[in-house]
Amino acid sequence: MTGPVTGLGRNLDGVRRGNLSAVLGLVHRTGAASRSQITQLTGLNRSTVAALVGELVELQLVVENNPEATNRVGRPSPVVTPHQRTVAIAVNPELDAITVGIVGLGARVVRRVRREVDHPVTPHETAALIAEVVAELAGDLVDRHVVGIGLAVPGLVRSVDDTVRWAPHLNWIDSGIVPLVESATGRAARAGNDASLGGWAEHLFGVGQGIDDLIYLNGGASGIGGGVISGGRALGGHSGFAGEFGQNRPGFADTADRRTPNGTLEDEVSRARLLAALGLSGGDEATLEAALLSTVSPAVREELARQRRVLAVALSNAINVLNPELVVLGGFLASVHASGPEGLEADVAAQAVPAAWEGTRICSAALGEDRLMIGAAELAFSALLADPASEG
Amino acid sequence: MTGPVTGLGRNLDGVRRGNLSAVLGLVHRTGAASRSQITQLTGLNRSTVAALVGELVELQLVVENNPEATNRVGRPSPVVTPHQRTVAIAVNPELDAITVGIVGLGARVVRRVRREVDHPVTPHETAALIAEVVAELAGDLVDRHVVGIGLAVPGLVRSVDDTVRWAPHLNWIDSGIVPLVESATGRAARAGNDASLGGWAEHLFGVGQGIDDLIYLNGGASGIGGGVISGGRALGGHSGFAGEFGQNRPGFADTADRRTPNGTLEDEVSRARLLAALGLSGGDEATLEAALLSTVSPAVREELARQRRVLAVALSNAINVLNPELVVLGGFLASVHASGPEGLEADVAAQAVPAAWEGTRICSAALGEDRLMIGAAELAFSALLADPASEG
DNA sequence: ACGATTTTGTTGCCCTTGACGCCAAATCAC
DNA sequence: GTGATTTGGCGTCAAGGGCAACAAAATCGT
Repeated sequence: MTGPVTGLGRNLDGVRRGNLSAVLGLVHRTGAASRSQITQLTGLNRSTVAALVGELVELQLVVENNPEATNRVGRPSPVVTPHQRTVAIAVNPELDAITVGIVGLGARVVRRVRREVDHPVTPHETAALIAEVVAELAGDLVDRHVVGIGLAVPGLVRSVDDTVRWAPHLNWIDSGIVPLVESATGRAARAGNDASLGGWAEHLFGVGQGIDDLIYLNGGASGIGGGVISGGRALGGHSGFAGEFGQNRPGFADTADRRTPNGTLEDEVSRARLLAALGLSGGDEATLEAALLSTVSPAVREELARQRRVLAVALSNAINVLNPELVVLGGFLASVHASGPEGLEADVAAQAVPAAWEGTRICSAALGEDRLMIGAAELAFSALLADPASEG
Repeated sequence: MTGPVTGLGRNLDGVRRGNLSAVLGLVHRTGAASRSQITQLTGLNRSTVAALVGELVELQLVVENNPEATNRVGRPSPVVTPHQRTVAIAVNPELDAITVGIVGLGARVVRRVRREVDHPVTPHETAALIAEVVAELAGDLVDRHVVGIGLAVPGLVRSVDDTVRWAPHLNWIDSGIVPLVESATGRAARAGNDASLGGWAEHLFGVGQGIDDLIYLNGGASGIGGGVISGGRALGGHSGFAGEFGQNRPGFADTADRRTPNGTLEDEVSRARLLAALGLSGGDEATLEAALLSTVSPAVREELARQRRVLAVALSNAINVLNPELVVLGGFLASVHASGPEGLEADVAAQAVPAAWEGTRICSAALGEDRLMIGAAELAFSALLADPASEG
């Protein structure tokens, strides 16, 4: 019935698939949309939308409810919301812990479990651990349809086969984590780069909603990762390794600002240097930010100023090349920005192509801890969203 | 008959439009394709392709010819080629001259006229000059259908309305060149950034054929411009200003390599510095390259080596972020690369993320002087290629 | 030289799908 | 309560691509 998706040619099946995908995607992204809204936003005919929504209801992917008190003239339009039944399992393996979550359509995080580990886990151990946690979550999965497992991996993930090419933090090299997870859990799995998925999540559900050209930079304990959204699509590059801003070598306006022989962004602008300046050994993001914003220590303030100056060059370079509408900063980079937004933005304004910078804003990420769960789930949902009729 | 192209929803008209566009685009990009090839590449049915080609023939956009001696079993498939009738006028205004060309579908450059100017021309003068040259070319345009005029402008062009936001070389600021050209010539016009269009041309017809992720850097007398192709689409960014690699500030492995306080790529890696080292005052690309590759002067070789080192950092940064399959270098940058490809590539290999660099090649641009004509024409053809039935 | 084989254009029919028009339903304003 | 407005529901329509059978044009084998 459904033809192959080969080639450039459009197909009548493709129209149906595309429309079903558009409607489900709309409901997924907005969380809830009335049928009349769907009609307007898709540009399709009312009767067509009715048929599409009807099919999605039959597929148990969405539900229709009567709205309460719209305060508007005219016959009320049923509100279409994602069906609670359909969920994805999101996984984020990290050095110190593995986080597993259950995420429904509409980016509703149902559950999140963090399992600490006391030693760096191998891919095999990771797969076993995931299977273990998923088994524990079985209670949350009864009467639910699990589309699959999405992994947000802190490393380079090859896009053709979701192989982890290099995850320095976990010490994984050329790891076929996906088949391991699939055989351990019996469920379909996908993997992607954590920062790219985080950027995608911010684009769909965070500060980047409705913004089709943005760059996302996340500052974590292990370095700086990033993702690029261009024209509403995630920029992966040839192999899916795009977005490695942390390995870039920005210029230095003042050579005295340079701290390392390499001069890579993540060596110069780092959480570790901030902690060292503060005299701390660790702590979560919120306490770090509080300490940074309330400090009176000249040394800390100078280190912050230095990191802002270096970050400004890196952002200017990115803005020149990508001309984003929005720069989203996550993790400690948000704190670095917050410590002196005017100074940072003035530096960017001075160094970026003026026209490219004009339309650009810099802001902090919004989704917090759910970001990677949502991003990873998005990966698991992607096949369903692209072709809602193919799966039950 | 043809519905609006609004929203996310696909439409039956859209199918026809899309298929017509796919077939015409295929013929345009390949220069000639048999009907059976079109059938295979589009994935459409033979009868559908026949109908589509038939419509394009009726629209006088393509012609069908019997192939000569295929030496293959089976009934020979008619070869579909672009109709000679349909052409675009390509314009490249520069500081010292304006180049106007006639380019047919399939990127066939029919004519190219270079009109020298002795002073920097204003937008008004440019429009008048274009109209003058186009009038002179009237002989080449009889019995031809001109889809419009495409301008490859050395400056930032806003994508929403093709306004020239900033063209430092021409000293144009916020210039509505498009309406000026339209009223001077009575033809529809479009404008775009020269380097971005050059990159697009290399992607479609040059060394980047079939490569969907590439970056293009062109070294000209006035600086370094660039374009990014990602996922087969030109990356424009929010306003269309993307690709300004020349304004980037790369890091310096050795601070002694730095020549300017700014440290922007195009100030550090420049044609002017090469000419100065050679003791020349000007000359075209070919003579510059010949001089550079045959020089025995240690000073020139050192300057080349320095520029290669700086360029390597800039390319590494771009490769980390964009993970291209191909880096295309044009203008004097191709010469800089050719002067020591191993050294440049070793530096990139040392500084880029290894996984991202692995699948990447660096090569010289292929299209030569026709590049900007083809790119500008592509802009004029774009509406026709997107919806072949809309225009005659 | 002539038929078999292979490949591909041609033709008529079918099915799917979205659009359109009319009617019914639900809410608000007066 | 009545009219205006908005929107869902249903039947009908038309357009477009898929499909299968047939025809045509080339090569290959004998």
